[in-house]
Amino acid sequence: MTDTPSAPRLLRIQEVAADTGLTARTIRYYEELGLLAPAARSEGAYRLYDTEDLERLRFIRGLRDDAGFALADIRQLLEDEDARARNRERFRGTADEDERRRIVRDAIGIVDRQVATIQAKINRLEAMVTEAEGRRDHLVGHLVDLEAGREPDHTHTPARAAHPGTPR
Amino acid sequence: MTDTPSAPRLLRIQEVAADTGLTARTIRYYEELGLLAPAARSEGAYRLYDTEDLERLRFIRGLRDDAGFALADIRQLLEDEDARARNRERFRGTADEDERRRIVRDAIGIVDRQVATIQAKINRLEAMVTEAEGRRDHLVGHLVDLEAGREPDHTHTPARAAHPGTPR
DNA sequence: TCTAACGTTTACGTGAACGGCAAGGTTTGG
DNA sequence: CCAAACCTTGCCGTTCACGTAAACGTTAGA
Repeated sequence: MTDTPSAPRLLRIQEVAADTGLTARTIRYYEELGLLAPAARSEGAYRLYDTEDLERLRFIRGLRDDAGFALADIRQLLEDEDARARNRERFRGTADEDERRRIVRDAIGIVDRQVATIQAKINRLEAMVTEAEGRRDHLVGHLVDLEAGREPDHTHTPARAAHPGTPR
Repeated sequence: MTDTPSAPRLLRIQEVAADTGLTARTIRYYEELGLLAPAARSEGAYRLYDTEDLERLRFIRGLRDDAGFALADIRQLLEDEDARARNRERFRGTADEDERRRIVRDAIGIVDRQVATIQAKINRLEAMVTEAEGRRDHLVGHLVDLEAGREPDHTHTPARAAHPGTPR
């Protein structure tokens, strides 16, 4: 029995880059901004990442690409990396049940705030869709006028036809 | 009755800026990128905007701020400004009913594609929410373990609670 | 042990999206 | 007709989010 309890297999920066679709430079840059720190460093100062880091990087990428958040916003969303590291260590470092519960509850709160932020963005986008559909209706109204052979009624079509309910 | 059929009241760039929440510099920059062109120019080359331009600028701002699209993407979304100008002129310039119908139909197609693009972004964001809720469930699972006084089952919680639908 | 492949820090370069200023022309009220 | 306020076209500066190259140390395998 010479093996450690579990060998989490730490990855070096290029492997992480390949796995996440980011570049090594980008990952280092994110560290510089305080978005994440590698789980460990090798003897010779190589950055070493665990699977939790991988998840985090993928999450960051989603926030950047899909949600279009600025890195500064993402930093806010992820809360301070120091706090995360502290929590990790606190969790590993205590056997106190109450303390552990508190830490996990905090983590849940953070996730909830993340969801709320993304949800807010979804709401704004849905408002845009609604608006665009309004412009669509406007155009459809014009088309109906043309089909009827009437004059386009240049003075603003005032909320024309019924709206078949929210499509999609 | 000395008034022209309708006096659309054209605005100069600063008024437009105030109305849209953009700066004059930004509006000129957008024109430089081909996102929009003023409806007209004054005798002395002042840019003059109509209400359609206002709507367009507000839409651009929404795409930029709310959706987080890059201006290059927005340009794609709005189709080429030249095409828009051509259509405008074609519409004003023809009395042919068929032609007008075709133009309006094209415009509707463009709006539909805009909606589809935004909807795609909404879908990606909802996937992120689903994912975040997964992480939440994971944490809640830990919490339940702690509440039960058991060991956290360090070897990866294997898909704990019910999971509605296919993520990803 | 040696070296090819990979990593480190440091630093300058780049494209996107504007900000800001200069030098001059335009509009409009008095 | 004249000045204040607004506009024009350059053009250089700045921030963000990295790219890229230099000079050097580390790791793993033959």
